[in-house]
Amino acid sequence: MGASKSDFFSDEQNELAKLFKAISHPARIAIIQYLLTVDSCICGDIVDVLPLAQPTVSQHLKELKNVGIIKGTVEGTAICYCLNPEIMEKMENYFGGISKELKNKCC
Amino acid sequence: MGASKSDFFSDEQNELAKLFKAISHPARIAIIQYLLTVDSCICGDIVDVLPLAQPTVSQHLKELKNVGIIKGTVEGTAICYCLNPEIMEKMENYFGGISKELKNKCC
DNA sequence: TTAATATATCGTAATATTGCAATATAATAA
DNA sequence: TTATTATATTGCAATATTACGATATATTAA
Repeated sequence: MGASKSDFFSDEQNELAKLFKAISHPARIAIIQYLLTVDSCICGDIVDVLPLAQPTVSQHLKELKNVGIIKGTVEGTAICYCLNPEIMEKMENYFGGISKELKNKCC
Repeated sequence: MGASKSDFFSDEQNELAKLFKAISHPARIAIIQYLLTVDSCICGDIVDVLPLAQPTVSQHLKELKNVGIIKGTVEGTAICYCLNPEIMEKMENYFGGISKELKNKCC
């Protein structure tokens, strides 16, 4: 096999899993981090910041774009990428209060 | 290839990526969800709740255990699993404020 | 001890991911 | 037009993940 049996899980469970899968790679964490450090959308130079070849970075950006974590707009020859606050909030909300709730519970 | 070039990324980036990878599967989201709904640590029956065979569930539990998301203690013939609040908090903290910060920024 | 129960590990097949060289595309500049 | 620059896509090899049957281990019960 190798394919996860997503049919048997809820839409919510599959959606969350997809979002977390998108950020389950150090290069993609680094991309998000970089987009956070620069004050606005940034074009180009993401490739220069990462220790990966251009096609690989392009692929990682595509993965992030696919799940909506980043948005890209054409800006001349370059493409301007930035984070999508709504999706980041969705992941943030998943954790909202979980750890606090757990501390009053067990273990 | 297929192996991510983790040497070139920071410990923090690799650590976060590992944590998110651990929850990047619907079955593992479901396991966490189940551990949250029951009021205390629960032994056994996780297998009954999931649409997967016992060895597969055992493997998923192992992944979660490996990164510290769940802890398991032997309780007779069964093993009692529960969530680890500290690790959940670590992931929660990663998102802490990100979406809010982004809304005052761009896009 | 032996049987029953719960969980883990092994082995293996199917599929997915990662990475990059080569190449393609798209936009501007000359 | 042609050249340049920036990004995307293709094709492929290496590796990782997912899933499960078969089997092993470990604990309690009889």
